[in-house]
Amino acid sequence: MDLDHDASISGLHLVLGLALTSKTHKETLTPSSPQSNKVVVDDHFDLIRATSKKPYSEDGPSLTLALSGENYNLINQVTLDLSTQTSPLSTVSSFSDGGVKRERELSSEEIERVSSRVSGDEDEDATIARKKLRLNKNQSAMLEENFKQHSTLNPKQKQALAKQLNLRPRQVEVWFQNRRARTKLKQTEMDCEFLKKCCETLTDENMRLQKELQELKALKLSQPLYIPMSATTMCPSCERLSGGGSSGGASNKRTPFSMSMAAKPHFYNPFNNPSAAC
DNA sequence: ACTGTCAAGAAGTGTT
DNA sequence: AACACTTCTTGACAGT
Repeated sequence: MDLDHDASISGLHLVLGLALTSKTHKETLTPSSPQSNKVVVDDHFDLIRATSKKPYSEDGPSLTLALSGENYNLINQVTLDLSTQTSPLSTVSSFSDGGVKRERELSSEEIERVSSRVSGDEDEDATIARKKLRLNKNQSAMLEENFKQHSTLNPKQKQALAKQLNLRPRQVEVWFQNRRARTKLKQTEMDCEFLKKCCETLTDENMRLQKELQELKALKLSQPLYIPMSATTMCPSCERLSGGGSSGGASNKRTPFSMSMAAKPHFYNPFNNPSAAC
């Protein structure tokens, strides 16, 4: 279902297309009439907001234009001259925020998306790209400061902060959500690095112990210990009898338990030993 | 100047 | 409501 809105508000000629069910994002633009080939949108964000999905349009199709940009800190004027399709990037939007000037250009795709709403033709069920607001330095700094104090906000704090920063409470909420996620991600990355180092240390330790074992085996072959043939010892770990009748070869299973206990290994646990690599 | 790539971050959606 | 996951926008940068 497509809706076309023609509006004329105190001299401003607004021609707004609202496609509710268009399927494709990229739609070719064909101005419906020569009289309506110019679109002047005040507060472009509100336009996008009004045409996008939840949470901005809970009650179905609605289109509200706030000429003063009441809910946003940005007052935008986007002029789309639909008769000059040769220069899609020529659209300029100017932002003002208490002296902090910001600029951005609309991509050709964005223009097409908006324009497709204007033309009102083509497919249905398209979801208009959300317009992403870039927080200015002041807002970011303020949010960061608040995050340091408490990483979560109660509704009152959220409202107050939103009002203070001229943002919607939802934006503040999302910012804190993303900020918490980034903190967690950073922590996870640090943990990962830590575990990597531990793994490396353990690998090295393992190699060292293997080498040591080989050396001890070689030593044992050259200088066999005297073990009385009558003595049988139960190995606590492999539960094998050693010493009784078996000749001491190079096999691990035949290694006399007394020997392995004689060469007392020193186990290294990187989790308990912060002095090494970790 | 243009284009492709990438990281950061804003926002949407579904789950707990 | 918070979170995890995802999508999408944006700006910076490198290569041409």
